[in-house]
Amino acid sequence: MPSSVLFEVRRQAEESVEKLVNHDRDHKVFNSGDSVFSDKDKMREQGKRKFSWRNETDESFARMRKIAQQRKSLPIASVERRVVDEVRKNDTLIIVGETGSGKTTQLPQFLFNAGFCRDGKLIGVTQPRRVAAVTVAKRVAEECGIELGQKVGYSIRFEDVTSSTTRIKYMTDGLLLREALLDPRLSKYSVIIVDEAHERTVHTDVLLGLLKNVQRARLRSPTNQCLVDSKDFHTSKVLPLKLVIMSASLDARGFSEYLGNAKAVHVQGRQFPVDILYTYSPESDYIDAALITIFQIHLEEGPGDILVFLTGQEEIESVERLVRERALHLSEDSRKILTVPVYSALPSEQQMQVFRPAPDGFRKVILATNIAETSVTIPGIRFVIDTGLVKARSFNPRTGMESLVIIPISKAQALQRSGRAGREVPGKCFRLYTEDEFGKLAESTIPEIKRCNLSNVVLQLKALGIDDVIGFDFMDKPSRMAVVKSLEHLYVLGALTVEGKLSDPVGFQMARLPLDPIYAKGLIVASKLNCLEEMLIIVSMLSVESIFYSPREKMEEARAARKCFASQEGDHITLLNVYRASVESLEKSRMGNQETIRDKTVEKKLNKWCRENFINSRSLRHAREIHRQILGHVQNMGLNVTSCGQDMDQFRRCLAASFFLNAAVKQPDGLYRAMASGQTVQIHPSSVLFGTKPDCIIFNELVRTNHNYIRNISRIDPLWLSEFAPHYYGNKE
DNA sequence: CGGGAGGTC
Repeated sequence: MPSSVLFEVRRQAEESVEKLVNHDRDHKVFNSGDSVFSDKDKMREQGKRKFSWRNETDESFARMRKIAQQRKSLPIASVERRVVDEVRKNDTLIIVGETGSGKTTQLPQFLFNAGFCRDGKLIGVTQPRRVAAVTVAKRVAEECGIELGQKVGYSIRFEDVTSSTTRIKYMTDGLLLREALLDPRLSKYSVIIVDEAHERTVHTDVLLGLLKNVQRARLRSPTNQCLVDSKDFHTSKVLPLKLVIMSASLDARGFSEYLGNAKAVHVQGRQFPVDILYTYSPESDYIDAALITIFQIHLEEGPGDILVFLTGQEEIESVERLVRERALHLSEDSRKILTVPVYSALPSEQQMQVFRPAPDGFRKVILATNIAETSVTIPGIRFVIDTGLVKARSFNPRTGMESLVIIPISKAQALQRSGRAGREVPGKCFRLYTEDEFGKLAESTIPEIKRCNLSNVVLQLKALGIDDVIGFDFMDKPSRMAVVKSLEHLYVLGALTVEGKLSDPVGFQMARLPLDPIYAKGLIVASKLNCLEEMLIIVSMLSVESIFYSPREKMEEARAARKCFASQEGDHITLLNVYRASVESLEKSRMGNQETIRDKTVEKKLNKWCRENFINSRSLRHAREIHRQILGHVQNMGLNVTSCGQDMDQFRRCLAASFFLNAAVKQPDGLYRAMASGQTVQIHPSSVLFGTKPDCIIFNELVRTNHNYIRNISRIDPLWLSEFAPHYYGNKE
């Protein structure tokens, strides 16, 4: 076994890309400071804050000046005029902006100041993640010296901080897609900026195709609306839609070709240099190589924290143990090493540990999944150890089977990972693979749309009036088989007619519900079988990450806690019990006073209840939010929210009627056969039915790990299948 | 006997 890993050094190559050179640097083009103060003036005119005004202004004046200075120093500030000109001249523009260029916060302000919000039109900026939409909006509102929700606001699921005065609106890309269902021409927007387009999330990809269509439609008929009132004419006329695609990747060609050879400009970033180190020879055991490298850095390099990219929770836990063990062999002085794990399933309090600086003299070693690649930015990182691997979801459209496999990352991902070392100071990235191996990596990650279940996407496109889904102009087309399978799936669920049109009312109702189509259908079925109240809870609980929290060191306690909720009938009723128990505990803690759900002390009590019962409080909170939102939807649709009371057989009949596509029957060998695909599957160990062998079950998840597992399972009577889905299972009796 | 990361009017 090697005692050290040898690395060769490469300076990160500077790619040759057309750059937006700054010719304006000597000119005073920067004028957004004016707008900052004019907002202040307005506030004064309106006579707001009469008494505290003076004091506050002194403070905020200094802060404003500091903000204005920071803004001026951003790389994009020096090219404001040129970027704005390019947006004026081109209906579609691609901006390749490196990390730290300031594109996300500045461009919308530039465009606002240049008059792109005339006639009350909005600039929409989409982000793949909620936190990004919120934090960027907050920052921009502060830069403008206004209250969030006024000129600058954000809108994400469950949270809309905008008003009629909002002109710059940050939002998640998924939310804009939902908006398009209500207003297919997105007529209130003059500009839409799609940020982080290089991440190529499903939502981004669908949105890009949609925006192309909207742009064309708006050009064809700028004012095709029938207007009675001439006053409305000016406020609702539809102008061409300006589209700005912002990407961090250096390869803008793909976007440009897709968007009709759109012009691409490059805006410099502000990152510290990162030395790239490759191993001299391939490492067969990346865990061991990572361990050795951690200690090599710890003993040989200067101060600075280490970020290690690993593939999953289990791996992180074992590396954590190994680092602690090996640290014991170090001299007392060099033992000062602190490991901190980060992965999404970790409770948020523990996730927060990564942001805490290490105690004096300690070096922090962060062991992270891909969460640290984009979602969580950790300060203080100077060294990155990149295993070159990632656990990725893959989906087999033929069988409907999802699986998680460890695969090599792409070059773009390797670049993104190494960049995590150069945010505050020059850094180093230790790649646990050779330069030759790096050369063989794919240029970029396969877009998610090519490796996921498309049922939802297809339903959304149909609802947007796009009938030819197979011919839809995706930047990267998913396989024909994947689309056809989704069309079939939606047809069997009753969302589509034989002609492939959205069915009325079922298809329309399903498309309106922000849920997996099979869950949306479940609600409609349940409303007819008098257990919509129960089904609402179940689809909310099934829509979130695992509700149960079972840390390795307290596995027995967690198991005991779960037993309190367990139903012999299966996981669905177990989830129902958990939800209802949580509501009961909430009501108890609220008893006697008029506190609202949002009250902090009630929230704390719920968290305490979660801790005691080994429930993931983040997941439960999420489920409660979904429940509230979907309840609103089904009420608006006029569905009856009735309960089956104690009649759990009725509820299981409803589960069978809803999820008949996911039925499985026991084989003589004790394994199960999934009836739709004929695959052999087994009950996942996390199911309450694990160890029992009911003859017939329905399930909600099909995942391949070491085995083909099914999860979230309930026992059903096989006769119910032919009763509720005769068209699928036939009348066997 | 086991869970990459996002996200939805």
